[in-house]
Amino acid sequence: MPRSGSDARRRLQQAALELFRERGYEATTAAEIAARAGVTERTFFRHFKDKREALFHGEEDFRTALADAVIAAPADLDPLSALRVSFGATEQVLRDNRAFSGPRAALIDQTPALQERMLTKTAGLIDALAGALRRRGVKAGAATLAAQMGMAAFNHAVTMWATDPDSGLQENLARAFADLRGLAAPTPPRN
Amino acid sequence: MPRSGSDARRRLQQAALELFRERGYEATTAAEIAARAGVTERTFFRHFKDKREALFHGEEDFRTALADAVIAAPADLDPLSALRVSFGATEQVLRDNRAFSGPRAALIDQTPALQERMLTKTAGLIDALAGALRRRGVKAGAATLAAQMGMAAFNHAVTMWATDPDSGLQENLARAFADLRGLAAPTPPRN
DNA sequence: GGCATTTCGTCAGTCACTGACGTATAGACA
DNA sequence: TGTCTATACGTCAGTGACTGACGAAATGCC
Repeated sequence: MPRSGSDARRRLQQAALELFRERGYEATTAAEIAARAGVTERTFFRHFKDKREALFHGEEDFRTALADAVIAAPADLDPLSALRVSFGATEQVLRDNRAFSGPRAALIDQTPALQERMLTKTAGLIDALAGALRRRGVKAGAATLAAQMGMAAFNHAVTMWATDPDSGLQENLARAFADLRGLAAPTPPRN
Repeated sequence: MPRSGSDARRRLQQAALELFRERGYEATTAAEIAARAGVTERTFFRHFKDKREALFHGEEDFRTALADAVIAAPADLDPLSALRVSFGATEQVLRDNRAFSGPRAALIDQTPALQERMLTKTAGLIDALAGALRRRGVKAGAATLAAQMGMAAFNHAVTMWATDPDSGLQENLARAFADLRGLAAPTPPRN
């Protein structure tokens, strides 16, 4: 097979992150990103479906890896526990990407258009998790519900983790799922 | 105050929904919507921040109404129960809007760009619910977590409701929150 | 009947994104 | 080593979303 192509993509991603941070997302054009990466605007849109996607790439890998982990989790685990151990298995990946995902997260926080895209990526992840749970025999409705609950707990855990970077993901996941279970079984354990 | 203006907006919303259903979202231009509504493209963008917003308007009312209901809920209710009764109070509004929101939902289902916007609207709703819970004394982290859980249960309830339109929202909410509590307190009630 | 406020039309412009077509490069195969 | 082919890339032209500036028309108040 010819021409690598994938290193042009990497240059484009790098250039996009830099320019977005320097001038802001709205103020930088796709042509500028392409120029810094040494290619044409047309090439930019051949690699990324739209301007936002330059910052969201490789998330599919994370999604499928997570879904596979859920499918491979011990069969005797209840849905939320299966999700929890799968989230826990991603700690190393998350740690390795901190240098890239840190600045990226800060950028997304102050850019509505990027937040919107982030939400659809998260929704896709939830879908994949729900599908994986269904493969474990969980009924459709319960699978979607559990996937959403798990993602909420995961986000909660990552938020607490960011507050105290010296801690581990595992302990924050434990706390997050405990919080979730505490909320679900409050004043009267049974109605 | 001069010129009504708000009826032009209504005509634009109606025209947008019609054209999107006739030709699809991507295939209809903002100029076409404006033409059917008897105004100019420029006027369209004065009423709506972008093309998608023509279908998402009035959601802010729903959001503040829901947040107010959460704040006004009995003080002795735990967070999830407060959310549940607030959701239950919206049944009449949802029923009244069925004629409009039904076709709209079908349209959104087959239009990725509209799904994306829907997700940000839902995220805004979750934020508002979390804020309302904080006013009830719930700590920040638990409030966002509970709001996400509540929204997941609400979506679950509405899905079941759509499956069986003759049923009531209340019973589906009861079932949805029961499902949620069941998932959160599964095999071992305590870790 | 003036006057202020708000909506709307017109015009011109930027930028995200796409299709068509031609070119260059890297590997497969003779 | 010289074709052959698949793939990445450049160029060009075009559509459509969205915005700023300016002027005109409509509405309510005095």
